Amino acid sequence: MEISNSRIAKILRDVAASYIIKNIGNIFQVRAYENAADSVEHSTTEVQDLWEEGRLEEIPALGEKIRSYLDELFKTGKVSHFAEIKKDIPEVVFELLDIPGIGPKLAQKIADLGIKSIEDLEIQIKTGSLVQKGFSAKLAQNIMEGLREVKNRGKRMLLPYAFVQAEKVVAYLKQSQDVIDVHPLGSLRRMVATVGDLDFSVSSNNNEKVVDYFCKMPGVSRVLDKGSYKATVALKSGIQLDLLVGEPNSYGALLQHFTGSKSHNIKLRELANQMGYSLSEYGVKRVEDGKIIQTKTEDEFYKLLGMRTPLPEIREDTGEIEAALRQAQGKLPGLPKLVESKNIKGDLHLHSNFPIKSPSHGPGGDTIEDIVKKARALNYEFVGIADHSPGFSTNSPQEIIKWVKERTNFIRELQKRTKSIRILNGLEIDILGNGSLSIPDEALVYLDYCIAGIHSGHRGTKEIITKRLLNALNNPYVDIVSHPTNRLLNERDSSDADWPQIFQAAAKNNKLLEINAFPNRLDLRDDLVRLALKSGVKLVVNTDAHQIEQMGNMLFGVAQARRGWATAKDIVNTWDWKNFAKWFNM
DNA sequence: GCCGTTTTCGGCCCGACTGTTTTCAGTCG
Repeated sequence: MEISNSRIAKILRDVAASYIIKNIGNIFQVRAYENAADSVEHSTTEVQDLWEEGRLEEIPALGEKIRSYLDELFKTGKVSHFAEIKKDIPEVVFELLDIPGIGPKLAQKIADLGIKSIEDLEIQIKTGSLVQKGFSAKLAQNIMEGLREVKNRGKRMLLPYAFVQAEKVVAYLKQSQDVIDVHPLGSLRRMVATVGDLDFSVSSNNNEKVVDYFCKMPGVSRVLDKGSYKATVALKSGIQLDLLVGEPNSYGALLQHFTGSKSHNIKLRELANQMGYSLSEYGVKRVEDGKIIQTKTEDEFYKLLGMRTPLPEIREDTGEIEAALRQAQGKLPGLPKLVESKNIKGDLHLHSNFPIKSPSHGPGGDTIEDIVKKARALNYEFVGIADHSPGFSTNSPQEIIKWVKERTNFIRELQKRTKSIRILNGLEIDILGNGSLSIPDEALVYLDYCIAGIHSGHRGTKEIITKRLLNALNNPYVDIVSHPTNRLLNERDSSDADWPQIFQAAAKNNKLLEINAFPNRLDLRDDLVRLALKSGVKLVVNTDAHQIEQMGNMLFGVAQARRGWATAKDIVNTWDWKNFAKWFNM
């Protein structure tokens, strides 16, 4: 029985909470468990898999002690030390910890009242029973709001949706004459695939006015927190917004602080301590005299620490701080020169409404001509139409070949009339359950390129998924594997597969893996992009647009490439035509 | 409990907000 990373993290957090409740050990032992929990949660491979391979030491913040506890956990399903620590603490305490505003101490206090469940707690607040038992009305109210928040806590927003919501808030804030500058920060600025809350910084000399103005924004349903420099509000839509206001002279420190990530900031502050500095959103403080050196820009902030500014997308404490230090010292390897949207010269995964008999996954909504027109408007040098093909279940091999021929002729004719852009003839075909492709090889010879993807049986075992992908990567007609993990954000987890083996095969056979920019895919994921690059795999960023409007999603795919430390040379659709055509043997 | 180009001992990120604390504990980001 596999124990998930999030389950392991919860177990470790419960131990940390138990230490606090029972007042065992010191705060640093508690933090050690919390750090271990964070580290497990951020791990991009299953910790139990690493344990089976004897590689648990690769997870930071897991020392000798906790590793031995995990050893026991994976072998027996429980840890006697943890059971001992958690003894006499009611189970409801650990459930209550999931409610915002309730920490270990308060959870224990609630359990001490004899409350056995979250439902029970809710009833006791509503009936006034909690207040009768000695809780203040304000505290009861706070808990109630926390409970409501848990219930309303929707899924995380998809990045493009978060983008649009943030633009509205920025537009509102800019209307205030007290606002000098405003930026969306946090996970949105780091371009994480999904975003929880929306964070904003404002540069202003009139902080309290800005905070007031923010709290009065149309659509705000509740003000959750309000201070002189910050506020948190909930919108009627359920989205939570955080605002932090700073003075222009220290705005660089504010940007840095609120962009995160948390682990990046912690690593940075530890480093600063060693240099005799203390960091905060107000600037860089010299510990010896307590003087704060204000930083107007992020570059000034990072420069004081002796490093180049790492781009927001890679601020995850996965080596970027060390690289930024080396870069400033003229040592290698420095920071990567990340690929940019403007480097993109074409999109190879576009679905048209070209007539098709029983398409396997539904056609796109626009004509090939309109797609080509849109591609020209985006200043692309080439555009690849990659419709789904008819399959064997409803068509004979001869019918499929005939359809591919007709479509090929149509595209060739269109190219003759179109001089300003190269139109490539592709298809997106299925990798079937046995690893074979959904159309005959005799049809594939007509194509400029072939994208293969798994569109069924995503929940197969690791062995089966790996085998299907390897089969596709070993097929001479396949050029690209689309959306390799097949995750659907908020809906379906990534398929389980032996990624190192898959990346080795892709590199060896010169196959491309796709970074699919469709909002709920963003697949290949950022962490796997980085792993793939280390194996020498080349990538292609495609939008998988089914309507021409969706061709504008390219920047979100590029963002995932950037989060995976990709440079333009790693992404073939940034290459000039000569090199691009050479890769595809066109 | 973890960790190491000043350390295998002695440190461990920083600050805001809330409540009822008259100087601080708990919680959060």
